[in-house]
Amino acid sequence: MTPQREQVLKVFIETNSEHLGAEEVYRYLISRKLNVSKATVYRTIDLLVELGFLRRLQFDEGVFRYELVDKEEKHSHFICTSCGKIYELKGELSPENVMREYLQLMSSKGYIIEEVDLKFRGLCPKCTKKKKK
Amino acid sequence: MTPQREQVLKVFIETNSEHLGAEEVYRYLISRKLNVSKATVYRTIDLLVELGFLRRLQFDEGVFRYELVDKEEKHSHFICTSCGKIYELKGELSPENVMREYLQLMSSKGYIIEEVDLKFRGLCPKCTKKKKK
DNA sequence: GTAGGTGCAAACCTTTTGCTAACAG
DNA sequence: CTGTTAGCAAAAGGTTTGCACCTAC
Repeated sequence: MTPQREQVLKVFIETNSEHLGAEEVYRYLISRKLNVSKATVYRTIDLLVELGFLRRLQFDEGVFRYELVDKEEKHSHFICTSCGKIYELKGELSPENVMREYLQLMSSKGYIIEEVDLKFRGLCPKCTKKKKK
Repeated sequence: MTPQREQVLKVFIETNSEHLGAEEVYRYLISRKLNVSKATVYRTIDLLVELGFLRRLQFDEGVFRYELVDKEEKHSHFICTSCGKIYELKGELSPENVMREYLQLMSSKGYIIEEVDLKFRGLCPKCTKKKKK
């Protein structure tokens, strides 16, 4: 662990793991007068993904985004098509329970599932209310 | 509809909609001595997406892939981490049934779901068998 | 002194854009 | 003649790489 690597990891903690892209992390650090090179940010993020601190995501843009790996809770994402906010669906809204029996069917067919990746797109509660008015 | 546009659409039909990227479509056409420019391929694909003939996908690479829109069946994808093949989960294996009650919960919370995007990653039946040996 | 990490710039790959020429109605 | 489309090459993003330099043990 070097100062630069700590800085990069810190960004995700400070921003509450807001699904930042590498470029955004870089700009965030520069704007705080923390000198890092872009290359280091990219290399560090790759490293953090390999070490299991970060998870790589994609939301149908041309960018890779990253979030802190939350050891306890797997979650799915909901992307609002109106405001663009990305919600994390955890707890009550977690689809994992519902999926359990489905995953059993899959494995009985010979699929071994290592990773489930679920995304919803649509209107979030806030934007739904706005639209109703 | 111009000759070039037909050609592009044909590629997806001929290849059984094998989740090609734009670059691959271009190379496919060139290799068959069908002269198109890259720009036209990209523009045509965008057009076909807008017109609802193609669906844009991403599988956590740096590329956009496309598949023919199958009007009857929505489906999810299974990506084998061993052989790389992308399976389409339809019919019995479709997770849509299982998800129905979940989607109701979501809408009772005020989310309006326009699009469900589900991907699994793991070992497909073939590779599972190989590994067992 | 050796291994690993950094910074810079250049390269890279996929995708988009500007512009001119060709074409169709 | 007018609007649309194609081709080319250049530009634009995001990401990766090569290499020299620096640092820490």
